Amino acid sequence: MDKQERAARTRESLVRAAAEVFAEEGFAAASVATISHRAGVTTGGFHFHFAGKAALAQAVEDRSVDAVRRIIDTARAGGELTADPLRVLSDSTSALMALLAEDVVVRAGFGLSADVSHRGRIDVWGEWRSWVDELLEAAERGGALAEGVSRRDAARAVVASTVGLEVLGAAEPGWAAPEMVARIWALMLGGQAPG
Amino acid sequence: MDKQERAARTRESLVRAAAEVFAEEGFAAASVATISHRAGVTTGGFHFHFAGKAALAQAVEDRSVDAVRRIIDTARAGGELTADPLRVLSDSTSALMALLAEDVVVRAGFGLSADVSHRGRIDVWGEWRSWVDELLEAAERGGALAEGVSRRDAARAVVASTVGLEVLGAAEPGWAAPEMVARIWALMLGGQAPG
Amino acid sequence: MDKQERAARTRESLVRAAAEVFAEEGFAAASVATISHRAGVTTGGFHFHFAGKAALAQAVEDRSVDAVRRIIDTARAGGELTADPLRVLSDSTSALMALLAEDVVVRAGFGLSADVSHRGRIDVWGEWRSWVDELLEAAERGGALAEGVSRRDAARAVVASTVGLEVLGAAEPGWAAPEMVARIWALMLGGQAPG
Amino acid sequence: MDKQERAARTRESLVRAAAEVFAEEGFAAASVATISHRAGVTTGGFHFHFAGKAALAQAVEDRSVDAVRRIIDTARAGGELTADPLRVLSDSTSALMALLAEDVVVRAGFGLSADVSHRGRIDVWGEWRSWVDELLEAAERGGALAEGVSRRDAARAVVASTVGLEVLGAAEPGWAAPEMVARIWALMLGGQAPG
DNA sequence: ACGGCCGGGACGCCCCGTTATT
DNA sequence: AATAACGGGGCGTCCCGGCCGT
Repeated sequence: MDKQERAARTRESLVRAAAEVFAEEGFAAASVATISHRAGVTTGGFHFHFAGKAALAQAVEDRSVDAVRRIIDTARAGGELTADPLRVLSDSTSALMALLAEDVVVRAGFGLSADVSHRGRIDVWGEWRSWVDELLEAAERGGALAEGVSRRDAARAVVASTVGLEVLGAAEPGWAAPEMVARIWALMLGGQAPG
Repeated sequence: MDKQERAARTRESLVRAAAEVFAEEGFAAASVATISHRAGVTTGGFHFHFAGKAALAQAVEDRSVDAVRRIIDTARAGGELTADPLRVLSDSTSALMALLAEDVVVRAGFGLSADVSHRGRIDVWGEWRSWVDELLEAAERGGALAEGVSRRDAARAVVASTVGLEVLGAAEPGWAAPEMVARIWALMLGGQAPG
Repeated sequence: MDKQERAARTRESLVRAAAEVFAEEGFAAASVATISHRAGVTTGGFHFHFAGKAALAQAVEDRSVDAVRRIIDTARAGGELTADPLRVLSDSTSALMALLAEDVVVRAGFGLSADVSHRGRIDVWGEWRSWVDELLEAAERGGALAEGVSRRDAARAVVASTVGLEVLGAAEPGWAAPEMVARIWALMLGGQAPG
Repeated sequence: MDKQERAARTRESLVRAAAEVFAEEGFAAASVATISHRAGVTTGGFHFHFAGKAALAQAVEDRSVDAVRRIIDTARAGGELTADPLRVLSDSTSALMALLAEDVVVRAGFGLSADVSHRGRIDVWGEWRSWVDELLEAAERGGALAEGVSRRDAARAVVASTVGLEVLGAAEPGWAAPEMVARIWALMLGGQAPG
């Protein structure tokens, strides 16, 4: 029991350290030595837990999709999905942005997903995109979309903006501030987005 | 004289090859061996023309800002800047997207500008952002912005979307298709964007 | 008691697995991870039984010399040693070859003994060589050697051939087939070697 | 011109150093660092000349087959091939043994060819074996073989002995001494082998 | 006693970006 | 501007020791 707990803690610090370094330098430039050192483990110890750098990145991405799914599930449980899909969109986007702001691991996962030097098994942004698609389809069905606004275009606009904010926020925090996102959404979806 | 012409051509193929590899793999993962080989030059030859990998990236970025400035200058020369700033914004965005689609060097320059594994002397996206700011300020002054729309928010939205489209387009071409961009702009700026 | 039996079995599978891997890849290239895995034990478990890789190799070699000594003892017990030493030589060589063909551990032991990447405490081939020397000395005393054949030369020829067959047989089984060996012996010892 | 000469010398010392280390420790245990150091080159320099450790081993083996072919060609040029094949066999074996004794590279090449931790593109021993086969076929046709001696058996005996001597000679020089080989051959081929 | 889990260092190989030399 | 070589890491992985469960 003790053993397992210690191992879990080691894994945890490894993932955390990896997220930090990936977020700061990108996948290719991040070195296993740097990550291991920051986690307080030798590279030998690192390799006991992960098969390699790619596996570590995978773990980071897995955490991110879990977080995204948790946001989605919470939103779905709220029950407003059919009643007011645009509000749900706005809320879950805010939740995502808040998560990106506070959790390095999630931030790194999304960064990895857009990093050309690394192709993961899982598409973190894809997960988010499906959710946005689903919400906007609901909005269209419910007549919540403005005149002449195609749901596909809206979905692309929302996703592209999110991606852009994440990328810009990586270099210059402040881009990804939640209230900024709210105002942008208001702009894009016709002003009915709440604070 | 001959010599100079040949040297210029070598530099040119080096920049082009570098742009391709940077676009495909990112700055850190791109190797000067790969780039040199693709340019038909040895790494020794490469170092005759550029001080190092960073200098090569710099050259790529320089080309990109030149391209952006050319777009801006053309737009300015059109004279519509005060009359219809939003139309100018839409037009120059389209021009940028078209350039991104057809010119690897420009695409790589923007990619580099958002690559955490490389900090350049020049901020390509920053150039673009200033231009958008300027246009939206003009629009605000001319009353072209919808009620309650802050020019800062609009600028951020526009820039973030552009960045997002570029990033997404790197992995999956189609995101950056011109007509798609046009429709997104229409959405964001209140429908008054022309085709 | 139970414990001890289990431990003996573990040791046994470790030695067997080691022999297989040593025979396939040689001492240096064989990894204790591979060996342990093949034996169904973790490397931690391995280290409980053996001090290190060298000790494991030693165990394999020890088994081999035991086998050789068993062959020698059997031959000695036959009583023909003085009567017909060349027949004894032929018989024990056949026995050795048969053992090499059927027992991985013995094969690995001899392989280890000729492996430059490993210097053991025991010289398996040396054991064999002494026996051959002894037999040929007896043959010389008994006048069984052909005219002008020095017993030393004959001994060297026999040992060298045996080594060669073992080495060649490692890559291409068939070299070490018993009947082939018999014919070679017939050639070398003047035709008086029996089938 | 100078450049190429220097490079050739570097390659040469690399091959020589590699041969020494391979002969002493075997392929798997030999480290590129050790080899490079002994050659007075950094590992970076090493990689300029060879793609990797395997390529280096290949170069060593290539030299060895060249040497073997040179021996064969010389023997063929002698013209005694049909007149007295067994004498040719004896002579070329002596030549091979002498070469093994004096040239580390050749010795290493043959060692590599029998090293289970390395599978080369070229079979050095195979080359030798073909030549022995050819000679003994000629001997059989010419009636030079003793009664009841199959050429195949004789060929195997010769090759196996050669291999054995080489292996034994690696650990304990003296096994491969030319005059010893001559006497062994005399034994095996019916006494007609000359000094 | 027996052995699994976790981790520590030390290299090994490869190769990368760069510098002299010609 | 090509050829030749240098150092410095990067990743993987290897061999091994402590500690904890059974």
